[in-house]
Amino acid sequence: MKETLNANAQAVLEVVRRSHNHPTALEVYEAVRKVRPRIGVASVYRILHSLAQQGLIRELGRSDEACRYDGHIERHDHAICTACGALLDLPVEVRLSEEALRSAAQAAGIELHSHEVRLYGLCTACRQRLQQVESVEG
Amino acid sequence: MKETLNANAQAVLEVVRRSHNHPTALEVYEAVRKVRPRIGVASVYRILHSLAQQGLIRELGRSDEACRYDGHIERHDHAICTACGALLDLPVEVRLSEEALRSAAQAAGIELHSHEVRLYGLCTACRQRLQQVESVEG
DNA sequence: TAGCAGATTGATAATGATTATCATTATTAG
DNA sequence: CTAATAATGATAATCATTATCAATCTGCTA
Ligand SMILES: [Mn+2]
Ligand SMILES: [Mn+2]
Ligand SMILES: [Zn+2]
Ligand SMILES: [Zn+2]
Repeated sequence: MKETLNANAQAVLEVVRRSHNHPTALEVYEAVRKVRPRIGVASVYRILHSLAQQGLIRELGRSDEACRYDGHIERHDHAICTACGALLDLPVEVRLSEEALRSAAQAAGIELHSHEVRLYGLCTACRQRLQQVESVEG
Repeated sequence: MKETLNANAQAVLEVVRRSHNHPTALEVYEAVRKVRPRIGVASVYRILHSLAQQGLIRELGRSDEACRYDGHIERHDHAICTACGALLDLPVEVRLSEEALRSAAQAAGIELHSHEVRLYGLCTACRQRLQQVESVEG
Protein backbone atom coordinates (compact mmCIF):
# COMPACT_ATOMS: atom_id res chain seq x y z
CA MET A 1 0.00 0.00 0.00
CA LYS A 2 2.98 2.30 -0.28
CA GLU A 3 3.33 2.62 -4.01
CA THR A 4 4.61 6.14 -4.58
CA LEU A 5 7.48 7.64 -2.63
CA ASN A 6 6.95 11.11 -1.23
CA ALA A 7 9.68 13.74 -0.99
CA ASN A 8 11.02 12.46 2.32
CA ALA A 9 11.19 8.86 1.16
CA GLN A 10 12.81 9.96 -2.09
CA ALA A 11 15.47 11.84 -0.17
CA VAL A 12 16.17 8.88 2.09
CA LEU A 13 16.41 6.53 -0.87
CA GLU A 14 18.77 8.90 -2.66
CA VAL A 15 21.05 9.11 0.34
CA VAL A 16 21.23 5.35 0.79
CA ARG A 17 21.81 4.78 -2.89
CA ARG A 18 24.52 7.39 -3.15
CA SER A 19 26.44 6.15 -0.13
CA HIS A 20 28.87 3.34 -0.63
CA ASN A 21 29.55 2.71 3.04
CA HIS A 22 26.50 0.94 4.43
CA PRO A 23 25.33 3.86 6.58
CA THR A 24 23.45 3.45 9.85
CA ALA A 25 19.98 4.93 10.29
CA LEU A 26 21.39 7.89 12.20
CA GLU A 27 23.97 8.54 9.50
CA VAL A 28 21.19 8.52 6.93
CA TYR A 29 19.24 10.89 9.15
CA GLU A 30 22.12 13.37 9.32
CA ALA A 31 22.56 13.32 5.55
CA VAL A 32 18.85 13.65 4.80
CA ARG A 33 18.56 16.59 7.17
CA LYS A 34 20.72 18.62 4.76
CA VAL A 35 18.02 18.53 2.10
CA ARG A 36 14.91 18.03 4.25
CA PRO A 37 15.67 19.92 7.45
CA ARG A 38 12.28 19.35 9.07
CA ILE A 39 12.37 15.55 8.91
CA GLY A 40 12.44 13.70 12.21
CA VAL A 41 14.39 10.63 13.25
CA ALA A 42 11.24 8.55 13.63
CA SER A 43 10.34 9.17 10.02
CA VAL A 44 13.78 8.15 8.85
CA TYR A 45 13.48 4.85 10.69
CA ARG A 46 9.98 4.36 9.36
CA ILE A 47 11.01 5.11 5.81
CA LEU A 48 14.10 2.91 5.95
CA HIS A 49 12.03 -0.06 7.09
CA SER A 50 9.45 0.64 4.45
CA LEU A 51 12.06 0.88 1.68
CA ALA A 52 13.63 -2.36 2.86
CA GLN A 53 10.25 -4.05 2.83
CA GLN A 54 9.70 -2.88 -0.73
CA GLY A 55 13.07 -4.32 -1.66
CA LEU A 56 14.45 -0.94 -2.68
CA ILE A 57 17.25 -1.10 -0.12
CA ARG A 58 18.66 -3.82 2.09
CA GLU A 59 19.02 -4.11 5.85
CA LEU A 60 22.26 -5.64 7.13
CA GLY A 61 22.65 -6.90 10.65
CA ARG A 62 19.47 -7.20 12.60
CA SER A 63 19.20 -11.02 12.81
CA ASP A 64 17.17 -10.17 15.83
CA GLU A 65 18.65 -7.25 17.64
CA ALA A 66 20.78 -8.50 20.48
CA CYS A 67 24.16 -10.13 20.03
CA ARG A 68 23.96 -13.93 20.26
CA TYR A 69 26.54 -16.43 21.45
CA ASP A 70 27.48 -19.78 20.02
CA GLY A 71 29.14 -22.54 22.01
CA HIS A 72 30.06 -24.44 18.88
CA ILE A 73 33.26 -23.03 17.54
CA GLU A 74 33.86 -25.46 14.72
CA ARG A 75 33.14 -23.60 11.48
CA HIS A 76 29.49 -23.80 10.49
CA ASP A 77 26.81 -21.75 8.81
CA HIS A 78 23.48 -20.28 9.83
CA ALA A 79 19.92 -19.84 8.67
CA ILE A 80 18.08 -16.70 9.77
CA CYS A 81 14.33 -16.29 9.66
CA THR A 82 13.41 -12.94 8.14
CA ALA A 83 10.05 -12.98 9.95
CA CYS A 84 10.84 -13.91 13.56
CA GLY A 85 14.62 -13.49 13.66
CA ALA A 86 15.30 -17.11 14.65
CA LEU A 87 18.95 -18.05 14.21
CA LEU A 88 19.50 -21.74 13.39
CA ASP A 89 22.57 -23.82 12.77
CA LEU A 90 22.85 -25.36 9.34
CA PRO A 91 23.36 -29.07 9.90
CA VAL A 92 25.29 -29.45 6.66
CA GLU A 93 28.23 -27.44 5.48
CA VAL A 94 27.80 -25.15 2.49
CA ARG A 95 31.05 -25.80 0.74
CA LEU A 96 32.84 -23.08 -1.13
CA SER A 97 36.28 -23.30 -2.61
CA GLU A 98 39.35 -22.13 -0.74
CA GLU A 99 40.44 -20.44 -3.90
CA ALA A 100 37.23 -18.40 -4.24
CA LEU A 101 37.51 -17.32 -0.61
CA ARG A 102 41.11 -16.35 -0.96
CA SER A 103 40.61 -14.26 -4.05
CA ALA A 104 37.54 -12.53 -2.64
CA ALA A 105 39.42 -11.66 0.54
CA GLN A 106 42.31 -10.32 -1.46
CA ALA A 107 40.02 -8.24 -3.65
CA ALA A 108 38.52 -6.66 -0.54
CA GLY A 109 41.97 -6.15 0.98
CA ILE A 110 41.10 -8.14 4.06
CA GLU A 111 43.28 -10.66 5.91
CA LEU A 112 40.88 -13.57 6.07
CA HIS A 113 40.39 -15.29 9.41
CA SER A 114 37.06 -17.04 9.03
CA HIS A 115 33.87 -17.00 7.04
CA GLU A 116 30.20 -17.76 7.36
CA VAL A 117 27.34 -18.43 4.95
CA ARG A 118 23.97 -17.00 5.95
CA LEU A 119 20.72 -18.24 4.48
CA TYR A 120 17.75 -15.92 4.85
CA GLY A 121 14.15 -17.04 4.59
CA LEU A 122 11.14 -18.27 6.55
CA CYS A 123 11.45 -20.83 9.30
CA THR A 124 8.88 -23.62 9.54
CA ALA A 125 6.81 -21.92 12.21
CA CYS A 126 6.63 -18.59 10.38
CA ARG A 127 5.82 -20.26 7.10
CA GLN A 128 2.81 -21.93 8.67
CA ARG A 129 1.76 -18.82 10.53
CA LEU A 130 1.85 -16.73 7.34
CA GLN A 131 -0.10 -19.34 5.40
CA GLN A 132 -2.85 -19.07 8.00
CA VAL A 133 -3.02 -15.29 7.64
CA GLU A 134 -3.03 -15.61 3.88
CA SER A 135 -5.92 -18.08 3.86
CA VAL A 136 -7.94 -15.86 6.18
CA GLU A 137 -7.26 -12.72 4.17
CA GLY A 138 -7.63 -14.20 0.71
CA MET B 1 46.62 -12.87 30.38
CA LYS B 2 43.44 -14.75 31.17
CA GLU B 3 44.75 -18.29 31.23
CA THR B 4 42.68 -20.07 33.85
CA LEU B 5 38.91 -19.73 34.09
CA ASN B 6 37.49 -19.02 37.52
CA ALA B 7 34.19 -20.41 38.77
CA ASN B 8 32.08 -17.67 37.16
CA ALA B 9 33.75 -18.02 33.81
CA GLN B 10 33.42 -21.79 33.98
CA ALA B 11 29.71 -21.48 34.67
CA VAL B 12 29.21 -19.07 31.76
CA LEU B 13 31.14 -21.34 29.43
CA GLU B 14 29.11 -24.36 30.52
CA VAL B 15 25.85 -22.55 29.88
CA VAL B 16 26.85 -21.40 26.41
CA ARG B 17 28.17 -24.83 25.50
CA ARG B 18 25.11 -26.63 26.73
CA SER B 19 22.65 -24.35 24.93
CA HIS B 20 21.87 -25.13 21.34
CA ASN B 21 19.94 -21.96 20.63
CA HIS B 22 22.51 -19.15 20.35
CA PRO B 23 21.51 -17.41 23.57
CA THR B 24 21.79 -13.67 24.12
CA ALA B 25 23.94 -12.28 26.92
CA LEU B 26 20.87 -11.72 29.09
CA GLU B 27 19.69 -15.27 28.51
CA VAL B 28 23.09 -16.53 29.55
CA TYR B 29 22.89 -14.31 32.60
CA GLU B 30 19.54 -15.78 33.67
CA ALA B 31 20.83 -19.32 33.27
CA VAL B 32 24.11 -18.66 35.08
CA ARG B 33 22.25 -17.04 37.98
CA LYS B 34 20.78 -20.46 38.82
CA VAL B 35 24.19 -21.82 39.75
CA ARG B 36 26.02 -18.59 40.70
CA PRO B 37 23.33 -16.39 42.21
CA ARG B 38 25.63 -13.54 43.18
CA ILE B 39 27.02 -12.92 39.67
CA GLY B 40 26.17 -9.56 38.11
CA VAL B 41 25.22 -8.73 34.55
CA ALA B 42 28.41 -6.75 34.01
CA SER B 43 30.50 -9.80 34.79
CA VAL B 44 28.52 -11.93 32.36
CA TYR B 45 29.17 -9.44 29.57
CA ARG B 46 32.84 -9.21 30.55
CA ILE B 47 33.23 -12.99 30.66
CA LEU B 48 31.40 -13.54 27.37
CA HIS B 49 33.70 -11.10 25.59
CA SER B 50 36.71 -12.66 27.19
CA LEU B 51 35.67 -16.19 26.21
CA ALA B 52 35.03 -15.03 22.65
CA GLN B 53 38.45 -13.41 22.54
CA GLN B 54 40.02 -16.66 23.68
CA GLY B 55 38.16 -18.46 20.93
CA LEU B 56 36.22 -20.64 23.38
CA ILE B 57 32.87 -19.35 22.16
CA ARG B 58 31.73 -17.31 19.20
CA GLU B 59 29.92 -13.99 18.95
CA LEU B 60 27.24 -13.73 16.26
CA GLY B 61 25.87 -10.43 15.14
CA ARG B 62 27.87 -7.45 16.26
CA SER B 63 29.44 -6.42 12.96
CA ASP B 64 29.49 -3.09 14.65
CA GLU B 65 26.42 -2.61 16.73
CA ALA B 66 23.90 -0.57 14.80
CA CYS B 67 21.90 -1.88 11.88
CA ARG B 68 23.37 -0.78 8.53
CA TYR B 69 21.67 -0.09 5.21
CA ASP B 70 22.76 -1.03 1.73
CA GLY B 71 21.57 0.76 -1.37
CA HIS B 72 22.85 -2.00 -3.62
CA ILE B 73 20.23 -4.69 -3.76
CA GLU B 74 21.80 -6.97 -6.30
CA ARG B 75 23.06 -10.05 -4.46
CA HIS B 76 26.56 -9.58 -3.11
CA ASP B 77 28.74 -10.55 -0.19
CA HIS B 78 30.54 -8.71 2.58
CA ALA B 79 33.81 -8.56 4.44
CA ILE B 80 33.73 -7.54 8.10
CA CYS B 81 36.76 -6.35 10.02
CA THR B 82 36.94 -8.10 13.38
CA ALA B 83 38.97 -5.23 14.82
CA CYS B 84 37.14 -2.06 13.81
CA GLY B 85 33.81 -3.44 12.60
CA ALA B 86 34.15 -2.04 9.09
CA LEU B 87 31.64 -3.55 6.68
CA LEU B 88 32.87 -3.73 3.10
CA ASP B 89 31.37 -4.97 -0.13
CA LEU B 90 33.14 -7.87 -1.78
CA PRO B 91 33.83 -6.75 -5.34
CA VAL B 92 33.72 -10.33 -6.63
CA GLU B 93 31.05 -12.90 -6.09
CA VAL B 94 31.82 -15.92 -3.94
CA ARG B 95 30.10 -18.59 -5.98
CA LEU B 96 28.39 -21.52 -4.33
CA SER B 97 26.21 -24.07 -6.04
CA GLU B 98 22.44 -23.72 -6.17
CA GLU B 99 22.25 -27.34 -5.21
CA ALA B 100 24.31 -26.90 -2.02
CA LEU B 101 22.16 -23.94 -1.02
CA ARG B 102 18.96 -25.77 -1.65
CA SER B 103 19.91 -28.84 0.32
CA ALA B 104 21.25 -26.79 3.24
CA ALA B 105 18.03 -24.77 3.36
CA GLN B 106 15.97 -27.91 3.30
CA ALA B 107 18.03 -29.51 6.05
CA ALA B 108 17.40 -26.46 8.24
CA GLY B 109 13.71 -26.46 7.32
CA ILE B 110 13.87 -22.91 5.98
CA GLU B 111 12.21 -21.51 2.87
CA LEU B 112 15.20 -19.89 1.23
CA HIS B 113 14.82 -16.30 0.00
CA SER B 114 18.40 -15.08 -0.20
CA HIS B 115 21.87 -15.72 1.10
CA GLU B 116 25.06 -13.92 1.97
CA VAL B 117 28.68 -14.92 2.45
CA ARG B 118 30.55 -13.10 5.19
CA LEU B 119 34.32 -12.98 5.37
CA TYR B 120 35.79 -12.05 8.74
CA GLY B 121 39.30 -10.72 9.21
CA LEU B 122 41.43 -7.60 9.44
CA CYS B 123 40.94 -4.68 7.10
CA THR B 124 43.98 -2.95 5.65
CA ALA B 125 43.97 -0.13 8.16
CA CYS B 126 43.70 -2.41 11.18
CA ARG B 127 46.36 -4.74 9.87
CA GLN B 128 48.81 -1.86 9.64
CA ARG B 129 47.79 -0.45 12.98
CA LEU B 130 48.29 -3.80 14.70
CA GLN B 131 51.67 -4.29 13.07
CA GLN B 132 52.79 -0.98 14.54
CA VAL B 133 51.73 -2.02 18.03
CA GLU B 134 53.41 -5.38 17.60
CA SER B 135 56.72 -3.84 16.54
CA VAL B 136 56.65 -1.45 19.50
CA GLU B 137 55.80 -4.19 21.99
CA GLY B 138 58.06 -6.89 20.61
C1' DT C 1 -15.24 26.21 -0.77
C1' DA C 2 -15.69 24.58 4.04
C1' DG C 3 -15.55 20.77 6.87
C1' DC C 4 -14.22 16.32 8.09
C1' DA C 5 -12.17 11.36 8.31
C1' DG C 6 -8.15 9.24 7.94
C1' DA C 7 -3.30 9.02 7.06
C1' DT C 8 1.34 11.03 7.85
C1' DT C 9 4.61 13.36 10.42
C1' DG C 10 7.97 14.56 13.92
C1' DA C 11 8.95 15.97 18.91
C1' DT C 12 9.58 13.57 22.71
C1' DA C 13 9.33 9.87 26.03
C1' DA C 14 10.16 5.01 26.72
C1' DT C 15 12.53 0.74 26.12
C1' DG C 16 16.25 -2.62 25.80
C1' DA C 17 20.90 -3.90 25.22
C1' DT C 18 25.40 -2.85 26.34
C1' DT C 19 29.08 -0.28 28.65
C1' DA C 20 31.25 2.78 32.18
C1' DT C 21 31.88 3.85 37.07
C1' DC C 22 33.35 2.94 41.26
C1' DA C 23 33.10 1.31 45.90
C1' DT C 24 33.63 -3.31 47.77
C1' DT C 25 35.69 -7.78 47.95
C1' DA C 26 38.94 -11.27 46.87
C1' DT C 27 44.01 -12.43 45.64
C1' DT C 28 48.69 -12.04 45.73
C1' DA C 29 53.30 -10.51 47.07
C1' DG C 30 56.34 -9.42 50.65
C1' DC D 1 49.55 -10.48 58.60
C1' DT D 2 49.70 -6.11 55.69
C1' DA D 3 49.63 -3.52 51.53
C1' DA D 4 49.11 -3.46 46.81
C1' DT D 5 46.49 -5.15 43.01
C1' DA D 6 43.02 -7.33 40.46
C1' DA D 7 38.25 -8.94 39.99
C1' DT D 8 33.47 -8.20 40.94
C1' DG D 9 28.80 -6.48 40.85
C1' DA D 10 25.32 -2.69 41.87
C1' DT D 11 24.09 1.03 39.59
C1' DA D 12 24.14 4.89 36.49
C1' DA D 13 24.97 6.21 31.79
C1' DT D 14 24.81 5.67 26.82
C1' DC D 15 23.12 4.49 22.37
C1' DA D 16 20.05 2.65 18.94
C1' DT D 17 15.53 1.89 18.15
C1' DT D 18 10.51 2.05 18.98
C1' DA D 19 6.14 3.83 20.92
C1' DT D 20 3.12 7.80 21.76
C1' DC D 21 0.47 11.25 20.42
C1' DA D 22 -0.69 15.92 19.23
C1' DA D 23 -0.23 18.56 15.06
C1' DT D 24 -0.49 18.67 10.18
C1' DC D 25 -1.62 17.25 5.71
C1' DT D 26 -4.72 14.94 2.06
C1' DG D 27 -8.27 13.71 -0.40
C1' DC D 28 -13.18 13.82 -0.57
C1' DT D 29 -17.95 15.25 0.05
C1' DA D 30 -21.84 18.29 0.97
MN1 LIG E 1 25.73 -21.79 15.44
MN1 LIG F 1 26.89 -4.13 0.48
ZN1 LIG G 1 10.53 -17.53 11.91
ZN1 LIG H 1 39.42 -2.70 10.60
